[in-house]
Amino acid sequence: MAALSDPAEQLALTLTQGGLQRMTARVLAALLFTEQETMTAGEIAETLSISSGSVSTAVKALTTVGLIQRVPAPGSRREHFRLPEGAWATLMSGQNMTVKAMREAAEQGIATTGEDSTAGRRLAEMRDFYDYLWRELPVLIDRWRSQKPGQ
Amino acid sequence: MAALSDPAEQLALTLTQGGLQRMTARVLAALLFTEQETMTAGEIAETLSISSGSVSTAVKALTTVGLIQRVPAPGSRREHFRLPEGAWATLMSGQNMTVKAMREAAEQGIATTGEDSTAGRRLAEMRDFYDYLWRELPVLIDRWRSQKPGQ
DNA sequence: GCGAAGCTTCAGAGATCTGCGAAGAGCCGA
DNA sequence: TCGGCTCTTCGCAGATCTCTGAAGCTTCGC
Repeated sequence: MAALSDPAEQLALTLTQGGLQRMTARVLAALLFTEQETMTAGEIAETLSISSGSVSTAVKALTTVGLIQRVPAPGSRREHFRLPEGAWATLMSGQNMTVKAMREAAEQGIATTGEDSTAGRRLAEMRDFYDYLWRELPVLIDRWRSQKPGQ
Repeated sequence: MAALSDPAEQLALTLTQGGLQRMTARVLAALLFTEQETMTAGEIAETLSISSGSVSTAVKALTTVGLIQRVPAPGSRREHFRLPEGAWATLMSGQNMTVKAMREAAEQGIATTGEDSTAGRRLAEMRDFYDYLWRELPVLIDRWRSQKPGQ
């Protein structure tokens, strides 16, 4: 299989800045740019010139966050992978966990300082903001999901 | 100045998971949890038991993303810092740059593959999603900003 | 049941990053 | 103009992370 094109590596780099590990990002990019429906672990390893161990690790990470799916491979022992529909929305939902953590960290702080101190008011603003996001982001994503099929 | 409380360090840790460097996160946490209106670089260094060099670096990073402000210090030569109002909304706006980068990475890919290939369709979904976010996130943040004073 | 193909796990070498401390620059009052 | 107080920059040592290659495990066909 051919090496990855330049735009693919570029996209992998961007994904890295978005928080993904380097190899994880490259595997994702490979699956985005392939003209096949699915890829096997071996194909990914060859495309990116990386060890099968690295592929295994990356695939594991991507699977747990729902960015790729294992596809049952009839007639072959190898595992096939592909990006599921709506993978990006899934990724975004996952990042919502970070928002929740921020909200709770602020809450914790308030529990210590009290809400009527200087620090307490500062923390309250933080909590309110992330609380807002925590409520509104899922709405935003749902709206995307529901308007997509209608296009 | 007293060492940082446990919840503060906890919050710093959460911020780290959100993408900030360790020292940067700790400095931010210190400014969140202090009962003073502002802190000087020296106070921050002492509170966190870190070198003034580290403070300088962290402060620089936080300032460029708009998470803290330099405050003119009348009667003192030292620099004072504080969290501005709406810092969190600012931070979120900055993360929107990542969204834009994702959108553009996808666009680039499509330019290479063409929109009518298997990969092209996959990339188009990605582009559409991040395009949606790119349009909607600012709206979300503006809504927060405008409803805040009304509370 | 056996052999082979492929996946996973793990230890270690190499690369990368981080924070410190010291040296240097800027600024203010005297 | 000079002296001192801060802030900033930078090289380096220590710590951390990453990817590989090899060994072990599972699964499947024969």
